[in-house]
Amino acid sequence: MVDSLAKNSPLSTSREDYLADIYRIQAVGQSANTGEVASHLGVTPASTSAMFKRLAQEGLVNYKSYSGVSLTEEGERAASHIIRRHRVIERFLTDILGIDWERVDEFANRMEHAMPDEVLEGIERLLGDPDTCPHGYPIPSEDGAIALASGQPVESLVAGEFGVIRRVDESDAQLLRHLRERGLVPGTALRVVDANAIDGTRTLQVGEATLVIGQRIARALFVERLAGSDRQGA
Amino acid sequence: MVDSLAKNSPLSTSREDYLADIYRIQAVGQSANTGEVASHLGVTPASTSAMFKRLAQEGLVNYKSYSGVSLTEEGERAASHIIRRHRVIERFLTDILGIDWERVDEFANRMEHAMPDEVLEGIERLLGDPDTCPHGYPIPSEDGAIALASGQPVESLVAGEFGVIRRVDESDAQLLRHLRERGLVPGTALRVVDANAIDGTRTLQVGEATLVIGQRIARALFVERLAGSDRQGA
DNA sequence: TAGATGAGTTAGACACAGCTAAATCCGGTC
DNA sequence: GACCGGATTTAGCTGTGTCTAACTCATCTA
Repeated sequence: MVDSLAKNSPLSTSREDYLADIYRIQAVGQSANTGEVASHLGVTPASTSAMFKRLAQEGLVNYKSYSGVSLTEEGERAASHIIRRHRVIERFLTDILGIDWERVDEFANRMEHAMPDEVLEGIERLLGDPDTCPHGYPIPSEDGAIALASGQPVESLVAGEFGVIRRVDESDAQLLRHLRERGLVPGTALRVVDANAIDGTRTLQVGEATLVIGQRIARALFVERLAGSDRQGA
Repeated sequence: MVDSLAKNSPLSTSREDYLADIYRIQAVGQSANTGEVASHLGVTPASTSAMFKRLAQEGLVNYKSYSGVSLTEEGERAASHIIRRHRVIERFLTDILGIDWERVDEFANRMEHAMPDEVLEGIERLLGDPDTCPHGYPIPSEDGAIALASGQPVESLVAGEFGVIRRVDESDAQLLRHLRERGLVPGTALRVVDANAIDGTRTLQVGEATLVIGQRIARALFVERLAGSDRQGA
């Protein structure tokens, strides 16, 4: 409220980082508390607490001591703008420059704060207004509207079911590399050949190949389930 | 010297701005003194003086009180890297995104600090390793080598001479816009039809069009003089 | 219900990079 | 050789965002 008059002044890089992280946490239904945000951003809880207070004072988050924060309408607008920049940049880096998808998050984190709107618009035009980032997460539109993150974890499929990968967990570069090397990327169709109830491994048919994945990956791959289930092998 | 061990840590945004400005000043043979740098960067002389001291302490410039600075070898390496980023980004913005050339300097100033090397390389590949920025200034190679800024001012041509624009002064967006709107961009051929000794105006033949320019523009357009002079009109 | 525990906050400090105001230096003039 | 004016430097301060260390709160357990 204090400087609602100075609303047009750009947010600091730090503020943008905090808001984007709070947005992402909220998007998966978690509570944006001090420790969570601090560990994502690689700062101490003390710093996070201080920033929460600043953001609250500026009307960007609702903050009650010891209870975490939630984005205000204004905060959400700002955050979705940053997420949008981030995801469009990721697309640009993979689709136009051919950079591996496990590296683009880091690069986008550096570039997203310095990208003028006009440049972002140019890049979007170049890309043909993409709907998602390379990992399958939806890109908010300019007015902040955003599609639901699509898909359900492969973990929830039973043997015989078909699915198409729509999204993968993007929080770990190692994991992303692993998935890419195995062709487990959005758009890929797969069939769950077998789900081992004992150790949680699953056997997938992906094109010609058969692969066995553990629980970690089964939770990181989000698929759209396809109608035709096929139980003849069970 | 102090932290020559920490050489790999990235330079701060501010340091990059100062180094790049010193580089540009040196490139035109001027002396990089406090006032000059301060006015280019929009900071006070006091701030500049403080930064000169820091840069000197880090071995990036030679600094003697009251005598301005010059880049050390290490400082020049860092500066040319930034200039390179700046000019490649400008090319990208004009050639790929179609942004007007009078706006790209400002955008590149914001983006140049946040551009990872891998991304820059990707962009260069996309552009086909351009030699110059959109305004005609040479892009340093990765090892810091840089071509001479080409061309001589139209002011130095006499009536009847032919030239091809190779470079234009890029320091003023208004001027750049003006030049663009008249087609006075690198690659354009022109002939000096007349040079008025009294008021310094010149009449140019550019394609089908004839235009009259004043001294300001005659000094901002750098051309490569072409052999065949044509005095039949004089 | 009273601790214990761990998460969250406050207090106090630091680095960075800017500012203003005051002092100082340098080069040119008389 | 003294002096003047403008450029430069110094001194001291501010705001941002971080840190560590110490304290406080909320909650879970006994």
